[in-house]
Amino acid sequence: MTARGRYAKGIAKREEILQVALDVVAEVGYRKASNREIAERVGLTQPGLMHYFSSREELYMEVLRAKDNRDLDRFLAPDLTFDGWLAVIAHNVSVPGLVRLFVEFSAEATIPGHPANEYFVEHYAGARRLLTDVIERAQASGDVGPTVDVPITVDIIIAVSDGLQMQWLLDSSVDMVERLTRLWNGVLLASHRPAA
Amino acid sequence: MTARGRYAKGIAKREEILQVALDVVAEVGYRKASNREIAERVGLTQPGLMHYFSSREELYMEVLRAKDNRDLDRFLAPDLTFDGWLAVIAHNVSVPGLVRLFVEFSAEATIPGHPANEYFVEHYAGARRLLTDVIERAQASGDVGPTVDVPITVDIIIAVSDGLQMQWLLDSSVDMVERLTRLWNGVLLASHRPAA
DNA sequence: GTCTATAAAAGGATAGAC
DNA sequence: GTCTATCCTTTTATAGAC
Repeated sequence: MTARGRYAKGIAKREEILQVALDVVAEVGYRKASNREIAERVGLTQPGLMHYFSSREELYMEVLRAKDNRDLDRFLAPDLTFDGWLAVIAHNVSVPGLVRLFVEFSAEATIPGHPANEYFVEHYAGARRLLTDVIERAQASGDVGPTVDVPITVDIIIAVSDGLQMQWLLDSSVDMVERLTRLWNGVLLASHRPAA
Repeated sequence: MTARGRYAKGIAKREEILQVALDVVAEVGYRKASNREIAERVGLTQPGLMHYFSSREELYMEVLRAKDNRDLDRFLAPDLTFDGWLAVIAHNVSVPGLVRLFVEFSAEATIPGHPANEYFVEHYAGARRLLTDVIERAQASGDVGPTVDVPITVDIIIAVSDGLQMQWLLDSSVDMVERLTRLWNGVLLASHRPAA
């Protein structure tokens, strides 16, 4: 069926665009990444690219949504523990374009009214829910004590994860997984040694 | 003396520009802040503005350098403890434009070759030195135990501080100082209860 | 120190043909 | 689904007058 053929081709092209957009971001950064450059690399003109995405921001949100889903499926759903979270961070080291995109795009999108503002608000809400589950399960199993303040701990873990990405982008020798592991060990430690 | 008058006027105008640039960033974000908008608000044309700063990035680096120096003088130099660091964070809540500028500008500047890349590398190096001093002094006074890994702890505190700014920009109800205090309490706790 | 004028480039988006 | 053509906007930066 040509209909199916066309459809499949469209899907494939879409995927190709998302991948190439990421390559460009890795090379020149999100701010300097232009639709024209991406279009040319996938053998399209800039208006040809716009056929797939209604706006620049829509394109990059799509890239990040795809990452969210992949990470959820590969690392988080099968193992709802802190190790799953660490696995995402460990994997991020192999996809610098995604890290760069997230850091730059999320920063600019903090301004109210930005096209991607809602996406990031929801992304963080999802991350909070996920880590809340992780800690509550760790409490249920006894690894983490009942005195640990879950929402606060969740915010701290997310903040460290984000902040380390910044440090890692500036200096790739920063070991994000190691530092996050230390933080988690601190949480575990506090659990078994109630404050005076 | 007209020479002194002119000079003083130039200095004052410079200061005014830095302040107005900050206002614009607070309103529309760093990415959307344009030299033209800033120029008009201070009663200059855009080329008139360029007389003071050789480039967009230079202007914003100047804004951040001024903040660095002010924070150092007001909060950090007089009290080289973690409370000084907390005082900076507490103060940041009253200058959202500066927080937004830092988060957006630093994110885009992580790309090698960016005009502000070196500035941020040095900024982070300075922050590390400062917090290293803070912790080592706390160790000397006995507040923090000798088993705490200083460089790692420093990186974690910086990461949390950065990450919380991100969360706070998206939702101003996030209490950065409270969460940082909890983190610090965890460090203190670990100090007095050696791992098994 | 500030302006006018202008460059020069790049950006995203749209209309309409094929 | 993709292109051509084009628009309109915006941006930073420079040259040279006053």
